[in-house]
Amino acid sequence: MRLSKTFIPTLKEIPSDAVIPSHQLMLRAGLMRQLTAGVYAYLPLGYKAMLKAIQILREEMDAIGGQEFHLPALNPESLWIKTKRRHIPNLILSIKERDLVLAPTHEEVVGWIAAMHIQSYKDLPQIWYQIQTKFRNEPRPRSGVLRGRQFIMKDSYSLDASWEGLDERYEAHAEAYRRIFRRSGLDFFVVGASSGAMGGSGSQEFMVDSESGEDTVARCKQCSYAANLEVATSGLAGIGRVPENNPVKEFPTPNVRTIDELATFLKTTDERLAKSVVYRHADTPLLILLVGNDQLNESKLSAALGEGAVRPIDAGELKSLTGADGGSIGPIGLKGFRIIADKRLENANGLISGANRNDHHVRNIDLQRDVHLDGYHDLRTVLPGEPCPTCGAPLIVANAIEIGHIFKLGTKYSEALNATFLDESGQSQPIVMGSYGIGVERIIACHIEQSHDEHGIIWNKVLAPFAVHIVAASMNNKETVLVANQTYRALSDAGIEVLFDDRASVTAGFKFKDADLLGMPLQVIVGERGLKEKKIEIKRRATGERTMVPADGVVNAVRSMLSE
RNA sequence: CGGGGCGUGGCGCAGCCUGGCUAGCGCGCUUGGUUCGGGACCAAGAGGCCGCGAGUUCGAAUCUCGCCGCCCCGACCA
Repeated sequence: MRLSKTFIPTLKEIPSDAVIPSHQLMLRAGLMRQLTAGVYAYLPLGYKAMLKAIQILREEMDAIGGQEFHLPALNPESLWIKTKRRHIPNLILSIKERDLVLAPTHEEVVGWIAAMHIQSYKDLPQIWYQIQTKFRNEPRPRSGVLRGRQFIMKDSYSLDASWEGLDERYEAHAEAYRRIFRRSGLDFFVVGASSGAMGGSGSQEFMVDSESGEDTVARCKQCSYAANLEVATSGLAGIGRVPENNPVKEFPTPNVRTIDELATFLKTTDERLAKSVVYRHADTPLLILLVGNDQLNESKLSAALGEGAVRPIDAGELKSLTGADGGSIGPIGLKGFRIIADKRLENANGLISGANRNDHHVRNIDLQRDVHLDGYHDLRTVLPGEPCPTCGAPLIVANAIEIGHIFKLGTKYSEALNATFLDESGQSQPIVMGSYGIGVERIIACHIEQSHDEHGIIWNKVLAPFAVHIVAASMNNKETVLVANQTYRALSDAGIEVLFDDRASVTAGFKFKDADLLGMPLQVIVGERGLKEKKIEIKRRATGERTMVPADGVVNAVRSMLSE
């Protein structure tokens, strides 16, 4: 492409709305423009990069037997009512004129097609995928393209006759995803994840380490343990039992509200202080006991409780149910509450907790003896430095960007949509489904986050919109123009994608700055300086290293540099 | 949804507190000329319902109220 005829609006200054590097550079390099919050227009250069990523996705999905679909973005609302997903908060955008919604994902449509046409176990397995625009009612779009209301997803769906089959498809996807991200040149890692409200039995996320990430993950420095903080566990031991076991006893604790205040008041560590957190689950009041200042992890809580909305109880409700305010609540003498406890409290005794009477606590609580517990669950949030559950080394906790997520969905959607097949014994069975997503824009943005400098983007050769950026230093010098044109033709004829800065209106310095900003892997610089010796300069964007090559040897030189 | 910030030619900003004459600067854009290897120079130009609406006032970019939009932090995140 000749830059003089190409629409690549570069920006010298940083747009004030952009905060993170990928967002700034995607705007400055003319890859995209924002239309409204969370919605971006991709300009030719940005779209070209996305097509590169999409090509990799296609190849790797096809390689595991995936078949590409093009599915409707407009869905009847009724389809989503069937799967009970119509009214999930912040999920679906709808249109005003019809009972249609904009699809945020496509389990429903896939299930609908499967219900219609998958009849026998002989029709299974299937892997169906699509690379399309999806919509989400995102409450707060942010970080450029990393979190939008409209985005392009590669989503695939596996259909199987058995859970074993699902495991196979799931593994095939996990492997394909590793290849995809490796080929894209991303430095990524895989974490165990929450399947959240998607339902299902297993889930992993593909993550890129980044301060700008919106997910938080715990990782072990020593071994391969890594998990989203929503599900991460640590090897922290339970607090166990103490020898003396006296009867429970209430005692006054004036003006003590928090665990820290209680610890100070009693001049003790917080180990044997049991914190009470009060929630409602499907309208049942729920008391959750945690060790000391351990932080309740709501994702774990939801997962432990299963179906039904979970929310913190409000102060008024609490007072009327218990007669006390938050900070004075405990398991002893509490009526009408379901009580669960964190695993670290398993069978513990000698505990101190609220007395359900303001300014009073109870000591010597023995969970075995004194409390009717509805079970122990892992409910606490892991903190940095805690021992890895696998090897014991300290865990680190850091932000990350989710670039892919794979789910074992099971039969939740097939049952809701009546997508069944007849098994070998003629029994009707729900199809066992999996779902696997990759954010296309995030591949691009993450690559830029990981590969840029103060001058601009540094594309790798896989995602780069063009492999080579020719700079004709001056368009007023006849020989420069001649050789630059010859070089452009020769590289193009060799099948190399070339962007040729043939603009006569800007100076050489301007072109160099633009070339660094756009960041193609190789810059081929044609100018009088080199041509005096019949030579052309090749600059590697990544290292800045410059090589002089004979004018007629450029194609070979470029080829060999690109094949490194 | 809570908290904070911002909205002024295409982009980045000043002016607003303390109301006043023709709304200013840098970049970009147009025309002409000179330049031509790290975002050139000179000259002449074009381009603004100062986010929208109401109000206060002789007079509003500036003060008041309402609304809209965008960004950041939080909540949320299938």
